[in-house]
Amino acid sequence: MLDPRLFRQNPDHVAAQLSRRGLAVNIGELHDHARQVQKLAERRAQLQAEGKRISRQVGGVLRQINEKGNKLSPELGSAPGFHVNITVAQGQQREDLEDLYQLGKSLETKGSEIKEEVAALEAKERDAQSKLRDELLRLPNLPSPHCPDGRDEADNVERRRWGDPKPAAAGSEHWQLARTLGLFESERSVRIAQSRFITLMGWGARLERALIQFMLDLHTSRSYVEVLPPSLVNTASLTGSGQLPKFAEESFRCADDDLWLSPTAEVPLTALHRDEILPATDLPRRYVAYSPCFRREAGSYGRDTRGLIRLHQFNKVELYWFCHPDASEEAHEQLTADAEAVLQALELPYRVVELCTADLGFSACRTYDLEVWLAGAGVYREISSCSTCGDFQARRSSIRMKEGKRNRLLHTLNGSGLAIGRTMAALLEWYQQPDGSVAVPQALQPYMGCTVITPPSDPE
RNA sequence: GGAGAGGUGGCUGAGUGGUUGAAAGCGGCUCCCUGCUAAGGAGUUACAGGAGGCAACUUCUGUCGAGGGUUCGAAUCCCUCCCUCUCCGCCA
Repeated sequence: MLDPRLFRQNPDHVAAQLSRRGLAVNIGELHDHARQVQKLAERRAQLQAEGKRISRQVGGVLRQINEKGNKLSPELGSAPGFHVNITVAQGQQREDLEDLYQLGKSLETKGSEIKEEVAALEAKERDAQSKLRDELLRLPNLPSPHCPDGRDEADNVERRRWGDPKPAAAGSEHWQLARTLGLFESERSVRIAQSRFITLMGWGARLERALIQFMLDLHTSRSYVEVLPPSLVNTASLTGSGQLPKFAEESFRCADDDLWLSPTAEVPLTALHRDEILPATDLPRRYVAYSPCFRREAGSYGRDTRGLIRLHQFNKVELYWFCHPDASEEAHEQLTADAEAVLQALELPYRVVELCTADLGFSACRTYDLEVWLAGAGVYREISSCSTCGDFQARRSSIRMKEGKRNRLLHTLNGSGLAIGRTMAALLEWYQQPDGSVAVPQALQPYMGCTVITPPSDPE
């Protein structure tokens, strides 16, 4: 979420930055709404202060009446409210008591009036506040000043390459290799669930597990804390990281509960510290989480229908940082390097592409995509997306840090480290051999317990 | 799922309608003392948010698990919910 203050104080800046993303918003309206909320809150607080003063005065008057009444007639002194029997008093004393009684009564009346007024203002304020929030929750993050401007993905900028991409000699794509090697069941998975689900078998299942464990081990050895979060998350969690309210059609929802299948570990990891204030000395907090990810992939009919590239359910190892706002730029570079380390360890060629403003995800202000070389298909394919979200998710989720006496929103960053299925695809295509087998890269051999994946001796 | 107990400040723990944002103790911080010395003394110390100021800060609001209600006024009374603990049931 963007800072409501920005809309009050510098609406033109917001409009200009959003237009870099190719977004035209009615900034004047938002500016007015933000100011209105502010004004209502101010007036409400003033009135509340007056109400508070008055009820204290009532207390004071009551005490006086009780003291005086008590002197005249001890058994009346502790009478509740103003119902003192002032007839026991005479002359001046009686007048004094009558005056006090009237004063108390009028204060009570005034208090009631203020109470009603406050209630009315509160209702207005709540209404305006939630409207503003609804509007703000649908606006994407502002792009970083470093983010290259662009109109579409063609304007993304290649930053660097690692390794030497070359077409595979045998030239099979991963789904072809998987078929000969018996790594997964395509048709039978439709029977179990539907299309875009996969059932890994034999060495395929083993390889998936090996990759997950290899990546977790690599990252934890680089001082990430391992997390295994819930796969079902509530609406607040999805809103906090930016998937809701705008992208509801992208996630699977449980019909009878306020729960959704998590589309990425980024969601539960953001929610891990929701409504918390972390000591600045604790930052950065770096987490690595394995999780299955569930996505509806609405609007991608017909694309990547074969193999492991685009599935409703896939596995991913995710890197996540909570960091000091002044340190997030370096953190972004480090996080990206940590994701790259996986590809380097597996000796898979890749390139780093920086997304332009038009291609930036909703919550991100700057993103590096890692694209791994698919030797069989002969293309680079996104395998990781490393983003810094600035304070965008932190504001949505209310995650702050305490530095000295001040509380500040911290920054969050996330990146795949890596998507398991796509890693397997790249690995199969890169390490395929003319005889149809696939060599296991050295780093993975301890996890696989073999050096080469060969077709089953007795294929079905 | 059933029964019971409980949720108060960094911690322990008082507090059943009126300057109570909250006693006391512990802890923290500041200063003093340094022949009462594995100490002693004085003072200070909740949190969050808004507005204003370059800032030290000022000011307002909210907060005693959460949300409603009663009242001029609620930690305190009423309702709903959540969480924790114990026991029973069920279960991987």
